[in-house]
Amino acid sequence: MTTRWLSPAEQRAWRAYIGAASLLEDTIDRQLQAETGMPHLYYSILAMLSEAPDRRLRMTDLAEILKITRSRLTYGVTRLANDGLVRREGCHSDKRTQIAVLTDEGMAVLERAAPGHAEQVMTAVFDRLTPEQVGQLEEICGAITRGIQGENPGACGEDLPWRRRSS
Amino acid sequence: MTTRWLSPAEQRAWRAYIGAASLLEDTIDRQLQAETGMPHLYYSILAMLSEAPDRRLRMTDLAEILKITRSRLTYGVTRLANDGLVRREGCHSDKRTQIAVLTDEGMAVLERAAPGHAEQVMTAVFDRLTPEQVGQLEEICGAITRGIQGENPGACGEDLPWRRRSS
DNA sequence: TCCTAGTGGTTCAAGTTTTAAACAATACCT
DNA sequence: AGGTATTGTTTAAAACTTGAACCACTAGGA
Repeated sequence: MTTRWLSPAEQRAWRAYIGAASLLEDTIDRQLQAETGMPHLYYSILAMLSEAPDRRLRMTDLAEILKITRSRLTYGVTRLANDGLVRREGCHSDKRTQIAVLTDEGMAVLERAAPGHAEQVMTAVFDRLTPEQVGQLEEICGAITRGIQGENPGACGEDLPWRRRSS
Repeated sequence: MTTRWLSPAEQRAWRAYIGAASLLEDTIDRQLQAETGMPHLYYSILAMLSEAPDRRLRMTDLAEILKITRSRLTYGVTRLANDGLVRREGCHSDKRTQIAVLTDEGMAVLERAAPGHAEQVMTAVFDRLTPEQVGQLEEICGAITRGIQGENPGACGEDLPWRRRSS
């Protein structure tokens, strides 16, 4: 197959995307860092836990949801555990598994940070988009996710894969 | 002002975006790392230089384009210079400034990597999008960029800020 | 039962990157 | 001249990531 290049329109879209994504990640990260002392990834760990039933999740599942290696997750959870925002628990049915549980303090931190985070997302993103564009964005990002993951579910958010191998 | 929360639709869009962005960054980074031995940021440095007039750019301008600190850029350029992909040059008119110049080897590396990168972007993103969506994506990302930068130009790509303080 | 393969998680060492603060060398302005 | 702002680099510390090695346990036969 000869090289497939981006069309001019695609080129423009890609550049716009790269610029926006980099700026956005930077902005969000900075704000979260200032407000909670932790980077976006760690905030996401807390957020995912907060939405899981009983605020708990297997390490492996959590890693899969966040699309990061288990090693990386262990590192992050260790830090969060040191800060008292997360607690580890064993599992009766399978003694290998560890379960990360969001502590009350972790939940408190999350709730304290949420308004600022939401405000940030609003001003950075949604204040500038029409309702149609919001829909389009979801659609487009969904397509990209499916494209990369090759049709397998369990992305970050939405149809969360609770009830997978859990007992 | 009471807290402004995301509407359900915005919530969905935001989640979809976060997931896609993280996956995409990961994919691109991994592919570039495998193919060129350098992360996306460094590839971007080369790419920006390659499009600049005479393939050269002031450190400060480059940093601004890429939205990174000068310190971070210095680090990156040093690495690229050690690999022979970039060369530093002084400036006659202002002896403080350093100019990063893309070497022929750097250009060669870039050109060698470009096809694989393009292919990756195509399969990961554009193969899944309709022409309308491509336009929408550009539009949306442009709006986000403007939202964050508060109407100031000079984003990453497109209307590049050559001719700023140079000379 | 015992053996083997596979899973779940952590640890370890190494390397990379990031940050922030401090510097040195100019340039600019009055 | 003298004070101030810019440019870029350096520095040391910290944070993060990776990959391989590793332990403990589970599962699935023979």
